[in-house]
Amino acid sequence: MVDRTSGVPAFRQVAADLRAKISAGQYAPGVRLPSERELVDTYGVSRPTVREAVNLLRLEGVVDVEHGRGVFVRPPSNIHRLARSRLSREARERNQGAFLAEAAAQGFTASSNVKVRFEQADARAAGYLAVDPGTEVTVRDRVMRANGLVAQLAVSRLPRSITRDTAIEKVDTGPGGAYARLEEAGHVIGSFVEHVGARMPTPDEMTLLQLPDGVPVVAVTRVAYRADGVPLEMNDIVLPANLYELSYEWPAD
Amino acid sequence: MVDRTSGVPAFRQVAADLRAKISAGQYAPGVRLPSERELVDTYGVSRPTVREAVNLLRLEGVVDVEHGRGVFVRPPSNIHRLARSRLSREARERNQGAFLAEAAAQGFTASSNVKVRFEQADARAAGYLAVDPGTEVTVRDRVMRANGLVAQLAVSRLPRSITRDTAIEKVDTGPGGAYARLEEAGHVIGSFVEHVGARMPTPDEMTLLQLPDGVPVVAVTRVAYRADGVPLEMNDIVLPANLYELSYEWPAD
DNA sequence: ACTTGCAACTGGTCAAGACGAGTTGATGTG
DNA sequence: CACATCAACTCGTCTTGACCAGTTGCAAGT
Repeated sequence: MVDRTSGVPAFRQVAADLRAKISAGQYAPGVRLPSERELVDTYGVSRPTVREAVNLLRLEGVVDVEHGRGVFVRPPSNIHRLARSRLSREARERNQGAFLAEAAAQGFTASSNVKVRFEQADARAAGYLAVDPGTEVTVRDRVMRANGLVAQLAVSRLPRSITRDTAIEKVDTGPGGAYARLEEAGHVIGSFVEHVGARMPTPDEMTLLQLPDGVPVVAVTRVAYRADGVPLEMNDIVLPANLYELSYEWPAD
Repeated sequence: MVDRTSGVPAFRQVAADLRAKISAGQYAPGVRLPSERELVDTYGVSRPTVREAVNLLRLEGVVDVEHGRGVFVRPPSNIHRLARSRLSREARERNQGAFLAEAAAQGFTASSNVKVRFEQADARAAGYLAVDPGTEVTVRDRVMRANGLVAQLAVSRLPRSITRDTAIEKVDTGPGGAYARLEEAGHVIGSFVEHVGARMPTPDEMTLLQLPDGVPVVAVTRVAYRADGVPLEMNDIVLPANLYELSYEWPAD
């Protein structure tokens, strides 16, 4: 039952009660909650109110709602760690690229769809690549799958002046991936910088990544620099936050 | 007007239309959208339907809803970059700690509230600190403010065996912060590891950090290791994702 | 000129009811 | 026994209607 005099909205009281029962283990992960109509009876509120409460929990990522089946406590998901070592030269030379390297290390099958196109750099890309806006850039748009499920999105941009006449402008960049082709062309990579943020997914990303409700994405912008400081590539990577965590290590100099 | 035959729910059509108009600049940042009751007329749907559409945009972080005033297009927020250099020895020796160092660099006034307590390590803490579960740990719970607003939460844990008889168990750790005290006690820091993820905030975090709707938090777990590999400290940091972005740089070895 | 207070706006909450659509299991039929 | 069907559940969507609670500006009073 809800307290009508407390000033706290009824749907929040219902949500708080359910949340408490879930975190107390009264509703275990995977278990079905009482149906909306049952909750209507137990709390003495209308169905829209119950639905609003359930919706809160859904957006918090606490429960999954399945049409025709019921509302289920979401089991905690396994988080994969992506380590910075995925970009060591050693790893780059061994195989086809960062994502496939990681996949092999974690023991799942990976595939990726690549589309290549050419664009004029917008302000943001121009800033990262240290070129004038409007400069032609090669864009590699990748959808990466692990065990068949879409796991990551990545959009990589390089000044076309660097990629011309290299396999980077092809869908298949060959052994070692794009970074290997860069180094063959005399652009030896000196350092990487990654900018890591998080945000809610766009509707497109939600469907592409098959994201459950209430799951943000980790947005990484990686920039590869030549030893002399010239930026070679920027890469916008989007990861589902419920599946991935990034790890960085550095000496305490 | 909405298309009743398309199969797409009315509230999604309304949301999509508003979203399109916002991103097209038809509704500029800071501008008030038509009121819910006006939208009812323009789209020919009921008010709950309009509200559900607006709610979608709110959760996507596209608009801010203010009771009694209206619905406003959320202006893009300035993102602060936190660079890994905030932990260089140089910076550590200059002042009172990582957060205050960053604040000074960016030119805003910072303050922080610290509470110190002692706990028994749970499984997670024990894992990171390489101690047995139940081992006594010193917990430093910090709320950090920038220009008066809560900007970060940080909970730091160290094995008590390391902090005993040091200022780390005091609220004020003195010049250079906790890391300086560690090094004075002979625990020279060898490396840092940061694990970066994202999730939706808990209700507590939402109020503490004054988070708008639809803004995730970046959750960082930083572990400081002694040169011989012994973990000295783990630090759980929570940042609002609409305000911060983390930057990491490393040589391409 | 200033203040008070009252509309008239804004969104916030809730009810009751209707119908659509997916899922499941029991039931009846071959 | 195997299978198709249907009924009874589940959540999804949407409407009409009501009242509460902040905010704001204007008008009446001081």
